[in-house]
Amino acid sequence: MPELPEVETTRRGISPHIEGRTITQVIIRFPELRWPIPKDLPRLLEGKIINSVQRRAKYLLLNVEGGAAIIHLGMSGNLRVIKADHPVAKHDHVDIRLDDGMALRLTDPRRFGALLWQGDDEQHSLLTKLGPEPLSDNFDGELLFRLSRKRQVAVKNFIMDNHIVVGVGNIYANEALFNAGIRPGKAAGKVSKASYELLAECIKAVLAKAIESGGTTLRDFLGGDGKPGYFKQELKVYGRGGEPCLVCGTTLKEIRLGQRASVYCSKCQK
DNA sequence: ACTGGCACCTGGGCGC
DNA sequence: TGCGCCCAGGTGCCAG
Repeated sequence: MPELPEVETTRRGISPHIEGRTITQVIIRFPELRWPIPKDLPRLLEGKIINSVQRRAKYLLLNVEGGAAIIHLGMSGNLRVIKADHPVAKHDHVDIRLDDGMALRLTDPRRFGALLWQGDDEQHSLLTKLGPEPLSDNFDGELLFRLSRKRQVAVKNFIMDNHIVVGVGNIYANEALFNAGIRPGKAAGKVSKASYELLAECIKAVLAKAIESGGTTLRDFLGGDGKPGYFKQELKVYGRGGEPCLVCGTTLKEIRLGQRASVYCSKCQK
């Protein structure tokens, strides 16, 4: 599913088609996502204009008068703008119909995603404890260094922790650590300041490049325009365990950290 | 406070 | 062809 670049690609794909449009009807076919979709969501959205589509971490916010619909795509979700009468397939859980005959359709086979609501005067608890955006100036190597002191957790798990920095998922954590020359299993507290400064730059660079490429399509990711992402061909280590390192030829190692596949080159990463 | 592990769920790919 | 098993882009929550 989507990591930050795929969510941002989705946001860019759908926003030109839905911003400024009025929501005419919200159809909820299956409300049991990771959390139940609030029963009053249709009432809160219908008749409202979508003023803007924002992204915070991997959450998309559809801003309307009075609040915002919060959408998370989980591991397998996607959002597409389609004609309102487009045939409904399995796992097409929600349609947000618009006043031009189109609809924003939420599809999510594994149902790890979410559709929630927050009013103008509140912030949903899911959004309150998030770290900085990785592509903002609030995120840098100094922050990683400071927050990691005395931490024993593997540096890969550390940078995937939303309390530290948001939006770094398994693909890009592997890639950024390779580019920075840091082994994923190294204790976060033992990584030097200089290495963290390089790592922060590598995280920013790989995410920005992936956004430029329209995200990474492994199996089923499609952007809001229905096109796959092209970053997969740029991946240097993710999914390549047992294959040769593209830099030095050493066979890439694959281990599990926090139950997630972690691939690295024992020669290029220390 | 920190850590590791489990949970949620479907589907694809593999070996037998 | 079918079955069982393992794996997958996330992340909140729990016990120790």
